[in-house]
Amino acid sequence: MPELPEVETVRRGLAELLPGRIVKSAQAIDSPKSFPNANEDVRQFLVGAKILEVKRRAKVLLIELDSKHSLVIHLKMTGQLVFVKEGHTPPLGSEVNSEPALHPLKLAQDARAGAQRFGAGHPNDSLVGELPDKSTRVIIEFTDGSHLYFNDQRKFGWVKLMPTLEVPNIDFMKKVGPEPLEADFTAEQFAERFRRRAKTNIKAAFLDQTVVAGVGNIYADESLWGAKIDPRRLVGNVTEAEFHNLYHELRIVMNLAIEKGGSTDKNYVNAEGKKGSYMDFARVFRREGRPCPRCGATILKIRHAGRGTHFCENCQK
DNA sequence: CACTTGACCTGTCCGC
DNA sequence: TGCGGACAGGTCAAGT
Repeated sequence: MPELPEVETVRRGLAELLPGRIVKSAQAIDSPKSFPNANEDVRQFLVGAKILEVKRRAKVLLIELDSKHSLVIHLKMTGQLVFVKEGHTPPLGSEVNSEPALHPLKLAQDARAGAQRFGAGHPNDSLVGELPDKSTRVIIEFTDGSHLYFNDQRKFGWVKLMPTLEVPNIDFMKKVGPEPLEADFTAEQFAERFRRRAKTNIKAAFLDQTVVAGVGNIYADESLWGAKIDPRRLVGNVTEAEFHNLYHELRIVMNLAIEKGGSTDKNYVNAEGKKGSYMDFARVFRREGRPCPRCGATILKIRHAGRGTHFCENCQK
C-alpha cells in the first residue's frame, strides 16, 4: 500500500478539500467487503453529516463527521481516494437533482457532461481516468455536486463507518506502534521497541506495525540501505548505534517522501489523482541490477521475510 | 508468546 | 497468441 508518506499525502490533500462538505449520498459498488456496513448506519450517520476533519494514524485515514461517527479507511495495496469537483452545480430542487444519481453509468454521464477533476495537472501526472471506473468500490457524493471515489483494484482495502469514540478500540489501533515522525518519539524508544523481536530478522521486525507505525516495503528497504544494515540481520545482533542510525534514516526518508508526494509504482495517487515522485529518488527500491549510489556494487533483489527485498550486499553489513 | 506462512483479490509480466 | 506461475507498496488468521 501506500505507506505512511503516501497516506499522509492523501490526508493533506483531503484536509484541504473535504472539511465543511455535507454528504448527500454514499454507495458501495459490487463489493460488500470494501464498505462492510453500508446499510442503515449510512442513512443515519453519513447522509446529511458534515465533514469536520481528516486525520491519520499509521496507514489508516480517519474522516471525522459531525454525527459523532467517522469514516475509517485503509488503502492496503492498491486503494485510492480521489476527490473530483464538479464543474457546475445543478439547480436545487430540479428534477435532475432530486434523482438519486447513484448509478455509476449516470455518474459517468455527468462527468462527461462537464465535471472537471480538481487540480488536474499535466496528463502524465495522473493515473486515474474518468471516474467511476471498474476499480471504484465506494462513491460518496456531496451536496455541492463534488464526489469522493474509493478505488481499489485488489479489494484488500476498506471503508468503515463507526462511532468516533470507538476508533481507538479497534484491535489494530490498540496494537499499533508509535508514529515515527512525532517529535517526542526518540531513537532510544525506537531501539527499545525492536528488542522484543530479537529472534527475527530486522526487515520483518521493521514491517511489523506493532513495533513502529507506518513502515512498509519501500521505506524499510530505503532506510536499511541508509543505515548500512543488511535486511537479513537478526534484531538481536543489531547494535544500539545501528538502531539510532536506522531511526534517523527512517525519518529522513519518510520526510523526503512526504515532500515529494509519496512513491508511485502502479496504483498510488494523491487526493487529486496525481502520482508521487519519491521513486525518482529511491536508492535501492526497484533498482536491482543497477549500481549502489554509495559504493557502485550491483544492487540485489531477493525474496526475504515474504517480500521482495532490495539491498547492497557490499555496503549493508 | 514469538515467529512463519498462506490467504485475501485482480492485473500484469515473463517464460515456455 | 495462449497459458501457467510468480509477483505486486498490507494485514490477518492460522500453523509450528
